Amino acid sequence: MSEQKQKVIEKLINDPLMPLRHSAEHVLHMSIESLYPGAKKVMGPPIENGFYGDFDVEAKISQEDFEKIEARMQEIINAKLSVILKEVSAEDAKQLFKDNQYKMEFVNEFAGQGKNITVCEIGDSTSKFHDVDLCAGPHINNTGDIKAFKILNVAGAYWRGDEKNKMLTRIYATAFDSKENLQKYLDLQEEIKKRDHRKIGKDMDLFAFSDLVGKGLPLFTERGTTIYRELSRFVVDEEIKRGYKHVHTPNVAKTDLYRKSGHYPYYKETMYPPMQIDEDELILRPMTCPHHFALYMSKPRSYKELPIRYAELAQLYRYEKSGELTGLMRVREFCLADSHNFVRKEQAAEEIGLVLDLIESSTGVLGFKKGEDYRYRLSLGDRKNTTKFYDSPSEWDYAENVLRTVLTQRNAPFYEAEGEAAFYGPKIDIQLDNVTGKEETAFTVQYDFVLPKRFELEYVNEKNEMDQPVVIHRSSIGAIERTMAFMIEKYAGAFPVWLSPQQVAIIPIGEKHLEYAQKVEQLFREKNIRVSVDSRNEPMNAKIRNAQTLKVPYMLIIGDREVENGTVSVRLRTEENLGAKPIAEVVAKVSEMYLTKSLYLW
RNA sequence: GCCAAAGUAGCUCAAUGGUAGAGCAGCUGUUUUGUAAACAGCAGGUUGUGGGUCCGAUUCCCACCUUUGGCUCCA
Repeated sequence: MSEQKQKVIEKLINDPLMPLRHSAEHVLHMSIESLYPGAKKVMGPPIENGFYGDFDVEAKISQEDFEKIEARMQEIINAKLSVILKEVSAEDAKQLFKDNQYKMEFVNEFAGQGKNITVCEIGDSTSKFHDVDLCAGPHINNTGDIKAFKILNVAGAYWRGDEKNKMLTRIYATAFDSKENLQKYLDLQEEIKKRDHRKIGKDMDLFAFSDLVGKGLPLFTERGTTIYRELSRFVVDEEIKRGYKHVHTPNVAKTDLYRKSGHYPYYKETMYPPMQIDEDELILRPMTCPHHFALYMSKPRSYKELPIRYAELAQLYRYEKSGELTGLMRVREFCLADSHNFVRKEQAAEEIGLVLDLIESSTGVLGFKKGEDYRYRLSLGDRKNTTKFYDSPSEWDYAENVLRTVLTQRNAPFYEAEGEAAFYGPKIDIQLDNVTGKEETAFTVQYDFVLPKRFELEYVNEKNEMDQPVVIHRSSIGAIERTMAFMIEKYAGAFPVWLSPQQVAIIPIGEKHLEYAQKVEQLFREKNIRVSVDSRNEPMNAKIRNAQTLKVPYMLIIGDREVENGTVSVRLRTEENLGAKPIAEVVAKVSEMYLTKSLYLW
């Protein structure tokens, strides 16, 4: 079992509401079985913030049915049925669940492993509702203790999580020890929805989608493009400072390139289909690696040149399944801050350390904290799965050990995930939580010992012999689109000054202050600060409200007093009123906050 | 792709088997404003698209498209 899964389980075990939710899940399936004859309960664990139940049921269950399902659950709760956990023999279990192939599968599995089989009994044969189910507990003692619950949604889920298996009906719900706590949870969910980058993206006019253009293909407005540009500039400058060579390679290439790299058979399904141009078959590139290899191979290389770090803001095209697209988080065309670092094998560990330095420093600038906002995941191969992973156990052992050692020596907390590696080598993934608490891979560092072989990458070593480099594939701030999504949700649209689409709003109180306002605007423009004068015929309060809604960090109010004294009155989006200040001081302050990428306003 | 749902003006939402209404945004006037919404008028929609049922469909039915929540996937 992976450390991550263990952590999730620990968290659940320590959750005092877990037994309550577990019992509520049994009440849910009792309700389904009594309302839908022939329905078979499959399984259903408590999860963070609630629980779900999987059912094999003929009828379509939809939101309209929630009311009657909840009503039946309430009946079972009101009946105040006892919940008793007991051990049974494998034979008894087989007899109990003989009509349910799913439970039988579990029973046979447990029996085969020599595990004890426990069941829980809710109610008894004399009560109106009675159920015995395969279950390891824990439970509350009486269904009457379920004080508040709510069905949240219904979804499909494959039996045993396999696409090839039958799709079951999964019902998500939650339960609490009081109505107040349930309501608190539901209110919190509403709050979270307000931070959703898709909602903020629309409200703040950052990006849009168009049916005419196609799904998963975001269109960035001027305001959104500003954030995009600042992030791009930042990463390019930061990388060049650290010895990266920024290059540019084409967005299309011959399919043969990906056949050579070995990507093609693995990822054919998620590439755009090929197009025929004259004699050549081309595809939109789904990754940059082979392009950078081709550049590396364009001339002979010496050991003196290494490490060579080819970086690119690379436009990539991946045919993600339609159901997987989500705002800017998962798109079909995106820009990856990509790099391939060609190093001697003995330089690999140091190079990975440098990459992690870059990542930690960049994420710090963005305002993400290690351990809090993101975690390291060491993604390992699987020696047994030679179809997915390149077959060379000793090289896997070596590479995985390099990554593990680097993390350990840095005292960087990490967890290991088996089978999450790339086909060509293990990787360190930087895992970020999105607004709903779901973990996503934001950035990644990969150790590649396979593709150099495929491309016969070489360099001349100090003994004048040919040697093969190792390639570190890495992304510093990931895909710009995804990073933007994370930033939007982290700051709920109130971006740090350097990323704010509009940094300064100048608000003249009346028409007669307009000329002065424009002079002030000019002073900010000279410092490349994104500023605009709200010259609309609106009352001051309306202008403030407008700037406040757009989360403009600085609002500068100009009336008679300011014109007279050569000042501006500074209001921050935090609603702090700093009063009148000399123009030069404000320009200098905003400029400083911008250039230092400060996370503060003043 | 699969399961479930949603789609009405730029945005947030209302209404109806007899071809739709409000607030905000927009435009035009009036007003010239001191730290989160001045007033008035105007304009704005083949109710996602295409079929079907009906005297009549935005409303009922079907298909498709897009979006949302899951599943699977994520180089």
